[in-house]
Amino acid sequence: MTATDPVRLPDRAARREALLDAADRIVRRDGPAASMAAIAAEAGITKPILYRHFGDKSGLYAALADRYTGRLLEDLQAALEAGRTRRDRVARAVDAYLAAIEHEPQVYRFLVHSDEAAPAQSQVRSFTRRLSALLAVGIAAEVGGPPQRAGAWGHGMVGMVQSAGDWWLDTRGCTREELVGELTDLLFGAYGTA
Amino acid sequence: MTATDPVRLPDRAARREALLDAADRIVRRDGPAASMAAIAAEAGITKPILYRHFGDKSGLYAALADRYTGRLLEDLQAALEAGRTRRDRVARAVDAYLAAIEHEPQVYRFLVHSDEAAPAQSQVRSFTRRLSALLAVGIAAEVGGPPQRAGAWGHGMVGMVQSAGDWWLDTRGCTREELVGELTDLLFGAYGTA
DNA sequence: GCTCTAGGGTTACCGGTGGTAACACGCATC
DNA sequence: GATGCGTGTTACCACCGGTAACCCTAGAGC
Repeated sequence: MTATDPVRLPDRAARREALLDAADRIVRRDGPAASMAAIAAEAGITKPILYRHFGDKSGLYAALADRYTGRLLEDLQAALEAGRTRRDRVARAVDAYLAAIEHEPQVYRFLVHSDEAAPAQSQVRSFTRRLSALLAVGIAAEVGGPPQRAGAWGHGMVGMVQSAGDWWLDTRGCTREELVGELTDLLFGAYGTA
Repeated sequence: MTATDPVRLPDRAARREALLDAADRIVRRDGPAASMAAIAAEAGITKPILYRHFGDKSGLYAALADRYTGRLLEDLQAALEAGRTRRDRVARAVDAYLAAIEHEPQVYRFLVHSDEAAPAQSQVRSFTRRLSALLAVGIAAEVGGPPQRAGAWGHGMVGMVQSAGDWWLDTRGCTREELVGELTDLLFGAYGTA
């Protein structure tokens, strides 16, 4: 048993990655409506082994979300470090987010618009929540203020960009650069002084 | 046939209202996961007559949403008309929204977080979209600017309040007044000058 | 009085979903 | 060679949205 672990465990991990690859393909094709049976079929196997690997649909979704969020969070992190001014950093981060949803809209819809209402307030927090919480920490370190300020602003900013991005994906009423400009303006008080 | 119309049509309308009452009760109890069978059972009838009245699940949802949004939109309208300054109007509107979701969280989750992904971009636009579009018209009339500005700002503002409200409902990390203050500050450029 | 139609209502079903139990093969170990 | 153990399968369950077919009562017309 213990002797086979070094051989079997990598196989299991590779298998898991292959299953996630299949799930990736199906999510890109079907969006958040991807079904377990379709993913299993794409992977060339049947449902029960999917469930053995991920336990639950939300388990598979969480594992897949970890893949995606990793990349996007790296981009956002890079954007936040690249800018010279605070405004520039915000604009770059907004643009990174919009670029991601523009290039992979199905993946984005999966991340943001998946039901995930199964476990009421479980540890499988949605991508939006995690991103918002992360941003809240950054805001707290940046501008200080009472703790509820960072929370409200973090979640508010993420919701703002996400909602506007949603609308933009549907209507394509302007270029990405224009939307980035408008949202950055809004975040920096243009509405109050318009 | 024609003679019975004046008698039967009001009955039909009353029936419809009674069905919506039942749907209302179930949505308050089960949230967005309310099933057609449960609603039919609550109304004391069976599924097919629900379908005869509303055609579709999204039809029932749309009819029910019209009820709720009517009240909320009235409150928002009143808030936008009551304030003296622009900032006061925004604060009142944000507070009206948060008050609504605070008092009827299940109804709110139904309105905002229902799947409604069935018809891709059908006429049954979600409550969020309608509210955002309405706000965009108001912003366009208020501050002018290019058309994409009103769209981006309207959808962005709604998403901001909605997302922050979501977070607030879950964590209750601060009072409603505090959240209104933080969000209003954010919308009026406090982040840029903090 | 009888018939006959039009609704409202029901049962019973369809396809599809997430999820699982029970069984069958292969392969390393004692 | 028997014994597990992991891998995979088939076949099923309960539930969902949605629908077809029937049923049964009330009223119109003769």
